Amino acid sequence: MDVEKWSILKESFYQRSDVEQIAKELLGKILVTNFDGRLTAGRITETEAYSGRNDKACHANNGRRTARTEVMYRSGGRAYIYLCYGIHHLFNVVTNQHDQADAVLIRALEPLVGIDSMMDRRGMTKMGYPLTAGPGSLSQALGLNYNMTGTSLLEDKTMWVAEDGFTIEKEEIIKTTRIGVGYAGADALLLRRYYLKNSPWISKK
DNA sequence: AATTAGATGTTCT
DNA sequence: GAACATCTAATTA
Repeated sequence: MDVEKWSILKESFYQRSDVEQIAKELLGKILVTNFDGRLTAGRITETEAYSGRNDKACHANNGRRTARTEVMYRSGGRAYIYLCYGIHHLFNVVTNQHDQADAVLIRALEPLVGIDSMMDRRGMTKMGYPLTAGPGSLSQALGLNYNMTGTSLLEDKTMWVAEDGFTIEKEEIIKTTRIGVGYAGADALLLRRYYLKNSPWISKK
């Protein structure tokens, strides 16, 4: 892995208005974190798109503003990390322009760099898919915590997304329903989850 | 192999 | 006080 050759994604990537397109394009990109001297990175294999408009599954649906969702209204290129079920820290990328509350949840990735650190953080002694397959798992492996919500992804300091020229064919992308959003009624049926067909590093069985 | 249940704590009603 | 963008271990079959 030649970390030096990766290039960080810029504002122009995040601040577009089509969150479904961005979620799709994030597949194959690399999520990198660097906390207290431990560099960890993984290739994104599964994402979900959440839109601030007409999507009941989104925390910021139709202008819903709370202390928690405020980050989603900021301009694209920041992290939205929140605590789920009191245990898991779920990592999202905020997209779109200021006041357009869209985000992409990163659900799974294939570990590339710092696997020993990831296993250490997860308390695992044996390598296996549970390391980073699933939104709560990958956040723990990369050391992401909900108190880091709002952090900019536009500087390569603590957390960012990079690309290395790896490409994904259209046929490799499965598009289906999102996980755990039954409370959203009809919007639970929207096809806004994307994952790589041939990757074992995905959240479902 | 498949399903269930417990853990855990912030957020919002 | 209920709900919650989950994970794991234990239980059932």
